[in-house]
Amino acid sequence: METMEIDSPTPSSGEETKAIVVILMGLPGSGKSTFCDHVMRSSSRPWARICQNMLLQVFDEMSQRVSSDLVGFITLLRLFDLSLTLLHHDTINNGKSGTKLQCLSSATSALKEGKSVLIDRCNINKEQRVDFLKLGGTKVEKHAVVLDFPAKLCISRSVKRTGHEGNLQGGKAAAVVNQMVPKKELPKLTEGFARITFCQDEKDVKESINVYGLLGPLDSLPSGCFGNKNSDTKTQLGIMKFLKKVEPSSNAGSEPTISQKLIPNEISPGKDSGLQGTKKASDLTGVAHKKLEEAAAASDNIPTLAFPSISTSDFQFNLEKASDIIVEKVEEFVGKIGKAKLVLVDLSHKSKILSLVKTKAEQKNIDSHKFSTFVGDITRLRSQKGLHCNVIANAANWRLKPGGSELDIATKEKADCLSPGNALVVPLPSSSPLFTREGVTHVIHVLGPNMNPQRPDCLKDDYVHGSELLRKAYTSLFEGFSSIVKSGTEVHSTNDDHKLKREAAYEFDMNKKYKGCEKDPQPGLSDFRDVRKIPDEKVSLETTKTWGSWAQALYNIAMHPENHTNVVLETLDDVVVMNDAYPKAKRHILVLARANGLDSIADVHREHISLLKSMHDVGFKWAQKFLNEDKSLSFFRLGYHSAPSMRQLHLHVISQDFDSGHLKNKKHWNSFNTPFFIDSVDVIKELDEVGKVTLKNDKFLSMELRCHRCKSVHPNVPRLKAHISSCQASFPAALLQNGRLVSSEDNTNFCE
DNA sequence: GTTCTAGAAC
DNA sequence: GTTCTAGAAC
Repeated sequence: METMEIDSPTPSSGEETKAIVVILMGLPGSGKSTFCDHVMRSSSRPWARICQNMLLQVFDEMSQRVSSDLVGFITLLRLFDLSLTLLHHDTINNGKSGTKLQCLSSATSALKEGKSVLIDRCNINKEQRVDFLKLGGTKVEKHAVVLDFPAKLCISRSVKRTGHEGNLQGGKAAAVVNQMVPKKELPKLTEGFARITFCQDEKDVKESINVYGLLGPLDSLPSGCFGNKNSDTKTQLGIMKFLKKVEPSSNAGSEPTISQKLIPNEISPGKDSGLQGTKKASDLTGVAHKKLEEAAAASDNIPTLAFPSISTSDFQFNLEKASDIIVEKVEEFVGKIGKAKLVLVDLSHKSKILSLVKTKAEQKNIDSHKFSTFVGDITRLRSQKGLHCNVIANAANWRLKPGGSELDIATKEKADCLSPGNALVVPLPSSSPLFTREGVTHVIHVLGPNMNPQRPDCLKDDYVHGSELLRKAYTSLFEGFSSIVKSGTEVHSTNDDHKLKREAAYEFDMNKKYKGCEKDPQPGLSDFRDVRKIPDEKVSLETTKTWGSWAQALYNIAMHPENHTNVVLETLDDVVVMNDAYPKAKRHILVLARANGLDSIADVHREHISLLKSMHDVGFKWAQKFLNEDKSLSFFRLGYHSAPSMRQLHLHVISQDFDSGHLKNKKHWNSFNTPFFIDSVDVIKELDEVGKVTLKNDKFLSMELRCHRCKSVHPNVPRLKAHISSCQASFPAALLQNGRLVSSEDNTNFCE
């Protein structure tokens, strides 16, 4: 162990030394112990590793919530059992294990001896970390190192380390990890950390080991957040893909990500400056702090959306009417977006729409801190006017000015298929000037209605329809912004993986299909969806076929059930019942609507409630019939796919065994076991209350594979299927409510 | 070598 | 929606 410099405080006066407490955070199997080992092995600084083994952590946690129910008790026993099998791993010779209290006391002693401390326990949420943040008082810096790997990976690692004795243990390791996943809560500077390092791949971990391993007894590290954080399991797949594609060069030069500065209280000076060698690190501390302060002062950390008035220029929407709608929608949304702000932007001081909106907003007493009007070029608000807006809206009928070309590259594919009233959120690549120069992290493309006879799809003077579409456009826009705000202004990787960007783009679209001002589609055209394409220069109409020829089968059956007696089970006036050609469970049937023009749930409105109720009743009746015939089926669900592959509105009635050779991939599973599947009862309720159905994004289709009963995560479809064949856990509470799950005892949820 | 995924074609 | 298949993962 190194001796202290002469001018340094003596080790016994622990509070005066530069000791730090590094709180590791990660699921079992994320590599916390390995991290500690490496740091301690290479460090000249005295370290103590405080390790609380899994067993006691689990008990600690369980004892914090007095769980009297049987399930809790059984889980406890299971975890206890597993913990014994993991014990050998997480307790090493010089690690100190015990209860959380013992950990705290060991850590306190170590600090008094002048040692820095590594807290090697999962520390998965704020509650678990809070006591460790008090260690050594305010003079001891607390750091967090987050080993943020997907649950799937941690499970497979845990399985391996316990694994040689067979699958059983692996399964239990999965149970423990799964138990923790929902509780995961990433650390924030506001909890009291001086520095947080997020690691998402081995390279990040290695860099972080170097940083701490090379930290001499008197060195300190810059404060702030380092590395990218992945807030949510939903992006894990994308991250995993991304990690595989990272070029060594692109990682070596990770740039400061401006978007990180947008996270309130979490200002990052960027990875590089944070991961310098030790000697430089201490020199840099002062500079880094200064930069941080500057950044904090310069950037208003409140998420802000700058948006132009939609449809009022080239599309000639009446300004009075438009301003009413803007104010109405702004008023509706200011209450829904927390601290975030909305700014209506126009180029000229003479802008009529700006003054109209301004006056009306004042009349309505809309909080001027949350909504304002602003004159400027929306693509240069920060560089020219010092107004920092992290999200800007692009009314999709006009081009973002020169410099917008880079935007086109990133967003073209998606923005091309916007229909009026809808919006598309596109995260910007970090290479984009809008990102680097203006600090814009997302662009939301939005298309409004056209009232200009010189432009395609003119609504003429139909302001009933026009106003409806303009309201919808603002709703889509603000909902898109709201989702960005809620996602915590996610930090996007600096990697220019367009596929990743494409996956990240999502559409705010309550009704994908646009039925324009033209007369109803001719029968021959009814096979096609009307999708307007917006080329770079001008708006033009282009009819794009989106239902492939293979997607017509249900439509044909609904129209002519008499020609398909081999699959049709029942034909009624308004519905046809048929066997699914590729059943994903022992029993899987479809109830088709016979109405022409109802392609999917997106086309359904309040007037279709009675049809949907009768579809539900017919489906329910068949489910009961199947349950009576075969008690082992136990449960059914009735619901719709948010974005079905096959045309013609159809209700799935499916037994919950999912025991079928046709269930082959992630999409199959997730289309029935994520919010992509909307229960029939919820559809009817929402239609009744709101008049439309909120569709779920198809990102759910690529989410990790979770058991529909116990919610455990599984690495691939075969493993998932093996698990569900024996999982007897009760269904999640939400499914047991409101008649979502139909069982043989249940004969009460007919729709009246 | 085998298993599994995911994208293209239909 | 499925099938086919390259190539990644194991």
